[in-house]
Amino acid sequence: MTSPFCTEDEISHAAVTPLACPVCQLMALQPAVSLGRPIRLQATRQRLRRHGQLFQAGAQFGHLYGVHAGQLKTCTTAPDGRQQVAGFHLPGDLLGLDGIASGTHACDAMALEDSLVCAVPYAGLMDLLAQQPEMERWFCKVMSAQLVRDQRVMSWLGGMRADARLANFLLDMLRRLQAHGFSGVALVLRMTREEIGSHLGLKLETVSRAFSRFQAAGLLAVNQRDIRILNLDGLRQVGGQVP
Amino acid sequence: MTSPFCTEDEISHAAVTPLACPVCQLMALQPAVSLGRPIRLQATRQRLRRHGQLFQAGAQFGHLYGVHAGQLKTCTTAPDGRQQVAGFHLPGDLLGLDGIASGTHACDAMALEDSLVCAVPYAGLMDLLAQQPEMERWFCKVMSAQLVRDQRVMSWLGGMRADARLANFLLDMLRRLQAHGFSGVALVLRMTREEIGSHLGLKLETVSRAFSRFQAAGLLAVNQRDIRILNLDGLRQVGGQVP
DNA sequence: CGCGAGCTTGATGCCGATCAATGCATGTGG
DNA sequence: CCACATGCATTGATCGGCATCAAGCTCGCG
Repeated sequence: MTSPFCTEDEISHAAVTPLACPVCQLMALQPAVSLGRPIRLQATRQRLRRHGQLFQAGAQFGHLYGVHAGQLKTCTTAPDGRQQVAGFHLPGDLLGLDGIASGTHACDAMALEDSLVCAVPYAGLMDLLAQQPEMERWFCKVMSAQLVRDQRVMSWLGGMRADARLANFLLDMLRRLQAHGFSGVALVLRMTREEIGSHLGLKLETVSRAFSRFQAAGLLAVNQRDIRILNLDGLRQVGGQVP
Repeated sequence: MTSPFCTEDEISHAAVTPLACPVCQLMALQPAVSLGRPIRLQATRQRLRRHGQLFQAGAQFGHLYGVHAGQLKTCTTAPDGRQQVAGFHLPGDLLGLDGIASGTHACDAMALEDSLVCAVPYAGLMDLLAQQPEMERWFCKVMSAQLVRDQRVMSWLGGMRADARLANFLLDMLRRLQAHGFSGVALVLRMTREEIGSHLGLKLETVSRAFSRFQAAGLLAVNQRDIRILNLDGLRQVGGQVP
């Protein structure tokens, strides 16, 4: 069931579900489907320490990365040097898709905590997709899902105030974590207030104040990076507030 | 050279370059590459009047659309009903990619002016891609390029003030139009101030004031929707301003 | 012509940025 | 073990940019 390339040792994590990594899923499915001339994906797993860099903007693109365990962030760098967190990536996410367009990575990827990723060569993946219509469809869906996710974030940035942005961010994280077997009422943020703020177009002080307001309103119990949801409907209501 | 499905009549447009529509490019390339068993794409062209709707959020996804002539916008609708312009689409752009993920369109698409689009069935396209590695790579690049574009817009919304957002928006439009043979120093906006504002996370009054400031600074000559660039470097400078 | 959609400009207020100080947890070396 | 440094979070005071409300203005069109 599990792939020989991605074992679950080395990194201890609260709940690493089997095949959380999309690369592993891909490779597990592969022998079952490829009946003609099987292509072996030369995937390798890679260990990352906290703050370790997976790839860098401008570097040559050659691999996609599946998050097996841990969490990462991707950061875009504007021409003037300002950095911004483009997204956070949980187990099961596929990283590096933005490098396909130009052949060089368009953002930096850095681990928020000790993490385990699976690297799959893009050329080999393309060859495999060409042979496997099922996987071709799967891959296009993954890219499309990323587009939809980005549109959601754009709607936060474009039309919501601080509290609503943070509420939606938390609800989004909850949903994604829950999809991988984590609790639906508690979460441990692996990123700083500053990183959250950078992602949401806010300053860290504003994020902190929003957390305090949520706690005062009885929506959350906040203890540093440990968050417990006390009033989910209330949080949803804040997330849907119009100016 | 040109495809039988997408002729250039019906819509008169300043400069419709041959094969501006990606669907047409696709179909023109097809016979040259597909030597084994050719798959014929059942593409159809579709005429859209100003404010005509191409597809609607929630509607079943089945086709991708290449913009042959004219301009369109896509709008996301938040759960609370607020609408936001997700993007503007020029000749040569491919629309509907966000529907692949879930099988239903994630946004509305509406024509800003009389337009001509080419609809290609997604299932047929997938079949074709499976046979044509070149086209598979091309399609993945198109999706990735859209991801990179969205990341750029996110960086505008998250980290820039009104003037910088508008400057970057104009520079982006110029670049895209120039890539299709239009002038690099003048452009005619097909969208209202309100639509620009919605896309940039600003109110229409703020967009209007920014235009006025640009004109006062000698960067632009603004006449309603006719924009002429007077100082490109100055505009770039505004686009890179830090708070 | 008169209507209306879209654009411009002004006055005012609020939200979030900014500057600044403090608190709190972790880690490190004496 | 303590003293100290460091990174991160919280809270307060103040300021500025953009939203908001409101009033004309322009232009296209029936």
